[in-house]
Amino acid sequence: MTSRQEKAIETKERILRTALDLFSEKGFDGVSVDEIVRKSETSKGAFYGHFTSKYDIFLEKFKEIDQFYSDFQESLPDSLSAEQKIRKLAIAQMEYLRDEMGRDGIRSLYAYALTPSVDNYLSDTERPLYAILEQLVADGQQKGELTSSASSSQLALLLSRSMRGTLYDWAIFDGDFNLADEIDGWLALLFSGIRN
Amino acid sequence: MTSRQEKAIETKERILRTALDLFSEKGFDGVSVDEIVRKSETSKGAFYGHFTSKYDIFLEKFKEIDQFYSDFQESLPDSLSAEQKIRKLAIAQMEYLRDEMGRDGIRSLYAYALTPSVDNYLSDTERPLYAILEQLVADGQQKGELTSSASSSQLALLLSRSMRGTLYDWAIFDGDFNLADEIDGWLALLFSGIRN
DNA sequence: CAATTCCATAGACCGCAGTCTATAATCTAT
DNA sequence: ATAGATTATAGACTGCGGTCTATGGAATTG
Repeated sequence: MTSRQEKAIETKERILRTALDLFSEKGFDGVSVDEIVRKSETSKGAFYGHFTSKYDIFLEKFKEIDQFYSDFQESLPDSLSAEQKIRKLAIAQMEYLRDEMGRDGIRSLYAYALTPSVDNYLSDTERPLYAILEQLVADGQQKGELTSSASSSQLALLLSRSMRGTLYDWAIFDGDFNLADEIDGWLALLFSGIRN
Repeated sequence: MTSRQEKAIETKERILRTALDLFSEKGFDGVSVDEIVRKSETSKGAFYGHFTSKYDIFLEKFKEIDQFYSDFQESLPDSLSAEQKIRKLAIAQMEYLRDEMGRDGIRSLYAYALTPSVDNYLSDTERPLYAILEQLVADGQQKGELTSSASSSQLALLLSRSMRGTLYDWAIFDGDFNLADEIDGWLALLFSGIRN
């Protein structure tokens, strides 16, 4: 590690810290890259040398949620049914996102994911969330609790899409919208079906 | 109607036509407002005098889909069950959007809907789509075909969110993704439930 | 230690969506 | 018919995310 490399890392970290501070203070859209480099006493050159975009820096924080998923999954008692586990996970996820990211954060992330030709985080099926959901589903199918009319990966995708759909709606609907209640009501219907 | 008003309307229509032509030629993101005003021989002033944003002009086209929904609903034979009607509507919608708007169009619309403080089309529960879905659901509940554990408006929201979720995923997933198959598979599971 | 290469950074610059101001053409009132 | 009000439009301007180029100091080489 040469002194130049050390300095570069320090620069990168200063930019990251400054940016995240500003984001949580003024929201993602309320902060410009110019402001970040001014406050961190660096430059556009430094910024784009270390990060590929303003959103990229935002993702850094977002990836913390993967740790949350893993921790949460491990905390689930074995005694619960697959359905209970899935519903608890979904509710915990919603509460986490609401509290840690806020509506603005979700809005920004979901808008960014729509940028063409971007390796986006949401559609990455390698995310821990997918693996966890698929595991829970597979266990449930194994025990005969869940339908086998679709594969575990299909059902995991269905569940993750349910979560995305709910979060997307949360972002676009202005009125009252309780994320946790919403996903719980959704899953209740999804598990039992809406046919009579 | 004074001659000034007539000219203004003509300007508005020239801008609209030029913009939609360019959008369908190069995609929404591939066209700048400067290009639209250059090609329509108008100006930024004229553009923003008639439309509130570049996206606004895009919505004009999008609202055609509401006519499609109404026409489609009327074409549904009474003999079908509520479930069959809903599934047919969903499939027709997906095919329409795929063919008429394309992935880029959906992507742009869904990104725009995430813009803060914008009266957005997607979250407008006055849209014909909601009314149609709610009617279909209410009929189904009346006839005992659908669950009554949720209100018709809740179920209509559930269905519309299912469609949004599927379209959103279509926009963010690059790989093969057959919209019509996807929504059909989704609804099959949603109707019967995923619990065993 | 001197010469050369390398590369992190500074900041000018670009194209974009959207705003602001000035103006000329038209409309209204007398 | 003329003076004054109105308004659709032209286009300069702003702030944004992101790119490009130049440079100075550190790393490497002999």
